[in-house]
Amino acid sequence: MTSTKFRIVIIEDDHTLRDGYAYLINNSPSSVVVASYCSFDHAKNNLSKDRPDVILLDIQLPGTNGIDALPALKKLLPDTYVIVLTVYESEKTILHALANGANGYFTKNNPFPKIIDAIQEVTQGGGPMSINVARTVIMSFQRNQNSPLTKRETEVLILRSQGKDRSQIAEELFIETETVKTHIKNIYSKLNVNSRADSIRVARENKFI
Amino acid sequence: MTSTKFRIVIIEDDHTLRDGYAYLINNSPSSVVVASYCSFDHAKNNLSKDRPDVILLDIQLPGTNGIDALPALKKLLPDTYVIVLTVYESEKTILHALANGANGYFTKNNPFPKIIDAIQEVTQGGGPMSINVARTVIMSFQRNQNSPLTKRETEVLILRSQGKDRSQIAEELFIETETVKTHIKNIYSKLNVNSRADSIRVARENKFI
DNA sequence: AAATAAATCCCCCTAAAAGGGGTATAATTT
DNA sequence: AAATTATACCCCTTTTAGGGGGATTTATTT
Repeated sequence: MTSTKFRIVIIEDDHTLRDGYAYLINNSPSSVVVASYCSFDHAKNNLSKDRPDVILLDIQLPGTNGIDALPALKKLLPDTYVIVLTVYESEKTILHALANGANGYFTKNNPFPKIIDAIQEVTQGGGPMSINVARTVIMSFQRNQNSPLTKRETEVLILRSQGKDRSQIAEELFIETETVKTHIKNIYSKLNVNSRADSIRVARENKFI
Repeated sequence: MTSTKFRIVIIEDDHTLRDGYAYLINNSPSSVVVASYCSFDHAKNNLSKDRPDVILLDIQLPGTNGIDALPALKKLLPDTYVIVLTVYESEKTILHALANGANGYFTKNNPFPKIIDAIQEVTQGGGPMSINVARTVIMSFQRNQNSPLTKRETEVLILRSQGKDRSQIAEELFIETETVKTHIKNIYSKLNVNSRADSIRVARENKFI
């Protein structure tokens, strides 16, 4: 009979980690490592014939890094799930990876055997994440409680960040365009900026909006 | 000696579920239910004396719903973790809850005993989520692959969504402002809109940006 | 009761931006 | 060969943005 094991490809430049994951996966009943590569550049020409169900991808790779490899992987193998395995846990890296198509994200300090569960989970359409990643992701949705902006100013700036102009904002908030203007002036003063783009940037960077 | 168990409050209008969770929690070694309420409106005046470490919150509640209760809860008890427990798994509801300060999010079809792990996890600063929620959250970061916009148009629209004007965009992309204008015209035409705000709205709704 | 903060509204001004209409060329990709 | 993409320019009018100024009302807090 044909094996129904999940086909796994590992792209990771650290030999020890690569062998560790491979050992674990090959000793699990549900998965088998069909190939390992030390960089995306080495992997890309073989992936089509490897036909992986799941790719374990490191971020810090020689040549093309994992973040940049993701869109290419997704284009090459649209139905393959990609789980990122990395030491990076900065919000920027995590969100970037997810935006680029990562289906799961684990930091390497995560208990090793969890990767087996993660493979199961991702093939069932889940989005496996380690605890600290989940925290980062959740925190990325949350606003800063110490915003200098008032409730109304925050509302105005959010509408502004949706590309709306003064009159559209005025209409939506049932106030005059002149009032909107005043709010904007106060926002600029509080954020120490003097343009729409800067106000949105500063507010986003600080999660005021 | 003083108990070090985590103090849990349940806000849930379904008696059966409430009792089920309470039973599980009270039989775990690490947590104890200090109070249960059938609505946020009933809960709010008692929460200060309940001093919960974790609140399990339903979304569909009589009176103030869970989404709206979240900011109020966070204001009242800034150091209390809130785990949302609900049948709602629409992207909108989930992201709304997270934006409003939820520290975890579980749908009720999740294995019941997982809530004990979730309480542990959230108190350790994690962001526990059920599989389908994690999937939704991860998907919320991902772009639609079927965008009608070209790469360049997408770039332009993203910069636009950052509040940048034509000249700022031109500078950033090393092209002329007139070229930016052409891209914008083509974007409008493809998205069938004729304003900045509408183009950003449509593109976001469809995850083109 | 007084002070502060927040939200509302109005005036002036100028430069820039937005949006709609065209057209055109070089490079890619199909 | 044909289509797509990215680039750039022209015309035009209306609107917006940002900087100045000042004022009123309503909450909230002290």
